[in-house]
Amino acid sequence: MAYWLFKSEPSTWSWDKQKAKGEAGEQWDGVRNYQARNNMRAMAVGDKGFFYHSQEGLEIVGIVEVSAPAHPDSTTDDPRWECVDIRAVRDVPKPVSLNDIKANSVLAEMVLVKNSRLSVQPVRDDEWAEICRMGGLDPDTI
DNA sequence: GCCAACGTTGGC
DNA sequence: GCCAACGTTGGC
Repeated sequence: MAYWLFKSEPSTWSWDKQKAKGEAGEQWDGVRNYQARNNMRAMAVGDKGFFYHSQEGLEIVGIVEVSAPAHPDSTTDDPRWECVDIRAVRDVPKPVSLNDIKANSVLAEMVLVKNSRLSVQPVRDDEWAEICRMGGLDPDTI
């Protein structure tokens, strides 16, 4: 299984809104960046991801799961843009802030630190486990 | 609100 | 194919 990070401004699409979609989930639409799209194309159903609040909050607040593979983005007629569906799995008990991430040497190579503008990012296994622990979750039970 | 970093566009 | 100009993102 692969791990990812989804970034969203809470004023546009918040963790609360994502959770309100429940098991059905929602398409991660609006991505107009090739790298981010390619990351979504590489996803498999069941892959897990972090849900990060940019602009406000600046912290990882939730765990999501890919519920549908990449498909055309219904918010545009442009065939270049695709997206996956994701659903909320659980809250992160202790949200992990960008400051916490930057302060942890294990996470120094994270895309979130190296290329903060990429909205859909891959997360390495060791990074995933470290952030789960920081957030009060056991990586083996997620 | 500012500005650095990055991606995209378009003229040549 | 290069690169300047421009637009957008996101941390501060």
